[in-house]
Amino acid sequence: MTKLTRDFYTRDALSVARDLLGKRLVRIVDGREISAMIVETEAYMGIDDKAAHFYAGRRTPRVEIIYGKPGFSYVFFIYGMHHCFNIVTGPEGIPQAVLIRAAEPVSGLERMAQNRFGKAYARLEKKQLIQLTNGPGKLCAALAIHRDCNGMDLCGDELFLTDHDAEAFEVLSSRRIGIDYAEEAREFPWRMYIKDNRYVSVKG
DNA sequence: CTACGGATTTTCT
DNA sequence: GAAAATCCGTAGT
Repeated sequence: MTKLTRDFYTRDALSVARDLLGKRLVRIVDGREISAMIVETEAYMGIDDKAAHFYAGRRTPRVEIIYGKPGFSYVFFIYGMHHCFNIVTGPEGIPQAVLIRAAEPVSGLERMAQNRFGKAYARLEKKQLIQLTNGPGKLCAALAIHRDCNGMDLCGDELFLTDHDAEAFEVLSSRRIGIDYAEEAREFPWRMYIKDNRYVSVKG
């Protein structure tokens, strides 16, 4: 088990999105670990990407972190109630990021069940087991990733990623989700996911 | 199983 | 003032 270092994130978003599959996202809250294996990601590739918050070089306070060093977190609040967790990639000054869309629970299952549904893991319905972390807003809730996680260094100790020996898996790519306003960029196959994994939010 | 609409607040125009 | 990188419950097939 090794923590991913700055070098890992200092590459283009598409490469990082691909290589994040199978890695573990680890969150430490009150000294206790909650973790999940990443199974679905999306790359937001730069100022030419009409789906990106930093399209056309927009540089508002919200997206400022994305222009900084790679390996930091970008957490935004959306639709008045959900958070989405992203990882800043690419060299400093070049805005690129990877959205973490879905993951498979690994540890801290009790805490996840409480964070998502307010009840014990053993009492979850079958459906709810999958719904713990099968979407960007859901996994943020499960791992207690909120506004205060924005701008965190992922090479630190509260929120980070680790590499493990994983079973072999096949990677598929497809169009990104929820960006119908993005004209031609809607169709770019910049969503990466693990084939046949039950926690992937959208198949195909 | 799919389809649809409502929730709710930050962010930028 | 409008839109938003989502989720959930309800209704219909």
